[in-house]
This record gives sequence, C-alpha cells and structure tokens, in this order.
Amino acid sequence: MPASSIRARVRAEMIDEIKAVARRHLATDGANLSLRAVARDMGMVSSAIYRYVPSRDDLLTALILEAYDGLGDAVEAADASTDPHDLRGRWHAVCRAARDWALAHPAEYALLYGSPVPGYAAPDDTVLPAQRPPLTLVGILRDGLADGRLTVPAEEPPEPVRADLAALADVFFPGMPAALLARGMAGWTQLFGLISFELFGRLNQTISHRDTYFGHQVDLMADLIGLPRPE
Amino acid sequence: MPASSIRARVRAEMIDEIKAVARRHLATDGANLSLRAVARDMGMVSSAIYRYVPSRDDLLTALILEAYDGLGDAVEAADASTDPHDLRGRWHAVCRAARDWALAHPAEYALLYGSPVPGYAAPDDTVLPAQRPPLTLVGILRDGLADGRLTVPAEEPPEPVRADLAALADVFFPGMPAALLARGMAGWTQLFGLISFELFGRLNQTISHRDTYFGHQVDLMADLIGLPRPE
DNA sequence: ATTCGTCAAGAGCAGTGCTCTCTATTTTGA
DNA sequence: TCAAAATAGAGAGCACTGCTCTTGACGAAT
Repeated sequence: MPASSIRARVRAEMIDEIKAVARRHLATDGANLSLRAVARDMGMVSSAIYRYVPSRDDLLTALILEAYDGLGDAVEAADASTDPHDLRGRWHAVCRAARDWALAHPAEYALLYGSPVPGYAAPDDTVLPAQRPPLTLVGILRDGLADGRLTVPAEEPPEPVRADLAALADVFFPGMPAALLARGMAGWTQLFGLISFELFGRLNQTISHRDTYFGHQVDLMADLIGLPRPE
Repeated sequence: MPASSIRARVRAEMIDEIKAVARRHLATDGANLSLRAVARDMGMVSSAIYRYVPSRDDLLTALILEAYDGLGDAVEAADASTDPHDLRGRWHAVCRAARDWALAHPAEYALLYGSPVPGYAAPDDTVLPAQRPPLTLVGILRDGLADGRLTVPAEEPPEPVRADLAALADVFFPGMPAALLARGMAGWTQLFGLISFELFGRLNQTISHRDTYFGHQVDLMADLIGLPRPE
C-alpha cells in the first residue's frame, strides 16, 4: 500500500515535529509542557494535536523515553570508545559523557532525574533504559575484576544489603562481589548527585570551574572504588 | 495597641493555616500547588486568599524557606547531640538526620532538591539556610582537623578548583585545606544523591533494605574522607 | 462514484493565577 | 462617641490550561 504509506509517513513526520517543538518548549518552560502552546507553534488548533498525541502525559513519556535513550547512547558510546583496559579512563569518560549530555539537555535531564511529576507514574518501559548508565559504570568494574586490575574490597556490606546486592548482581553481573557492586552504586550516586547539584544551581557562587571540579570529584570517587591510577 | 493586635493575631493564624493547608496539598499534588484549592479547603473564595499571600510563588518561597530551616535544624541538632570527638558518629548522625527529615517531608524535600521550578528563581534569603547542611558536614571535618584526629589528604585538587575551594574556606572555615574541603563536598554530594535516589524511586526493585543501604553508603563515604573508624 | 477513514477546526467544560470592584466589618483617631 | 480609614471577604472577569465532542472537508479504497 504505497498510497496509504505516504499518509503514514506524513503522520510520523508530524509526530516527530510535535516532539521537537515540545522539546523546545521543555527547554524554556520546564516540565509544565503545554499542548496548546505546541499546537500554536505548529499553526494548529489545539484540538488537532490530539490526533497525533493521546495526551500530554503520553507526550511527556515519549520525551522521557527518548531522553533515557539519548543519555544511554552517549554513555555507552563513551565507554566503547575508550581503551577497555584503562579502567579509570573509562570511568572518567562515562561520567563526562553523562555530564555533557546533561549540560546539553538540561530540561530533559531534569525530567529524568529531578523531582518526579506528581500524578505521573513512570511506565515500565522506562526502567530498562534508565538502568543503562549504572550498568555501564558497573560494567567497568566487572571488566576490571575479570582481568585482575581491580581488587575486591576486603569487607562485605552488612547482611541485608549484601543480599540485595547479590540478587542484583545475579541478574546483571553474575559473580560480582557485593562489596564491589556497592562501590559501583556509590559511584553512580555520586555521579548524578554531582550533575544535579551543578544543574540545579547548588554550586552557584561557590564553584566557578565546574569542569575541573567535576573531574576532580569523579577522581575522588574512582579512588574510593579502587580504580588503578595511571602511571 | 491590644485592639489592633487581635486582628494581627488572627491574620497571622490565617497565614499559618494557609501554609499548613498548602503543605498538605504539596504532599499529595507535588509542586503544582493550587491557591484556589487551598482557598477552597479553607472555605474561602479564591480571591480572598490574596489578602494573606501575595502570590503563589511567594507562598512557595515561604514553604521553601521553612523547609530549609526545618532540615537545617534537624541536621544541626543531630550534630550537636553527638559526642563531638566521635567524628564518624557525627557524620553518620548528620546524614541520618537529613535522610530522616527527607523521608518525613518528601514533598518539601523535592521542592528543595528536585528540579527547579521553571519560572521560579530562588530568592537570596534561601541561600544561607540552604548552606546549613553542607556547613554542618564540613564543620565535622574542621573539628577533626583541629584536634588532629583527621589527616589532610596528601594531594591538592587541580589548581582552579583549589582556588575556588580556598575562597570558600576563607569565608566559612578559615585555614581549612582545599583537599579536605573537596572531600567534604564529595560527602555532601553523595548524601543528597543518596536521598534523592531513594526518594525519587531510583532504588525501587533493587534495594529493599534502604536503611542499612544508606548507612553502608555513608560509611563508604566516611572512609573516603578519612574519618577514623571506631575501635 | 460512493463509501469510509482521517484530519482540522470550533465550541465547550472544568480547572488555573491573578486583578478589580463592591460591600461589610473592624479598627483607629479626633 | 462618631466619623474616617483600613481591612476582609465576595464576585465577576481575563487569559490560560487539558481534554472531549461535534461538524465539515478531504483523500483513498472499493
């Protein structure tokens, strides 16, 4: 059906343009995205936009999903393009990639890692893409463990947490010691804490050299995790 | 003027009740607080509420300020009621107090540490109360430095950051080495990263023993900072 | 050529922040 | 004590929001 598909293609293009305009609005007006405003920007009447988008929340969800994917892509690409044996280099690259993406897409970052939207509940298809950054980080630790460049911390986390972490490891990184995974989670927490503080203005009038500050803090965390220093 | 003060007192009570109702709404509906809904809850017509509150944003600001104060009080009280020489104990107590406050006031926490409200710009009178938690944390390090229980990290942060941190230290903690302050900031970042992840659902279906997990992660950070372990 | 699905538009409902005006009450000052 | 002034509340109204329903037009398939 070639005749029908031109219709379908136009429709797909419309949806893409709606998303693009919505992303633009997101950047200026934050999470209170207005479908009417988007429609206006497209020379459409407000009701017409409901032909393409079921609701405001669905549009937001679509944007969130694409944002997760964008961040995940950036993070994984950074990891893949670094010497696999340079653990600390990979860690830095991944953290930098996450920060760069966040700085380039602040509104979308806020959507992902800011306060959850009141009525809005994240649908299940967001949980997997949301896990890509932490998985990438812990993947570095897994590799370091595999080729012996990384030593497992001596002491285990307290029991109930050890079990939680072991269960988590079983799913994604079979055999990874809980103590190491715990350090990976600490790094993950630190990373997004850092980005959030910078993006949400917590560093204003305090730290002016954000770039070096970020690098240094990431380095501190790499020390805690035990990533070998470059010689 | 006793006659005048009864009016003033009623007025103050009204404002307090408005804030209380608003806080309640905040808890259920998040940051999109509706003045009309608050007015309705008080049996008032919507326009009447503007006699007591200049605007929605002003009400939000008032709530934010009180929230900062509540968190600051909790944090400082926890620090004050712990053996001053037990550095790690104080660190834990402060972190726990922050988390406890956040768990008890999730909506207000989101207001403080979530995505910034689009149009809203934090007024200047919020910056001081906002600094109380990090100042409390770094105060522990200052005390540790003073009585020799804490050793200064060997290496300095990279130069531009060292200068930033030195300037910051000059204001609040004269003489504190930049390297130690950097670790304090790392702890501060970690703390609110931890709380945000827990509160914003990042730990769902992963960590079930939140309490022990939190304690363990805080402990990891205390290790990085170099807080002496209890014997 | 006619049916049928799709699209756009308009009106409308319920909600929002906020302003203005009007009235009743309370406080204040002479 | 009594009038003037300040204050509280109510109502209407403006511009905005998400969303629904109906109506009319257009294009594609039978």
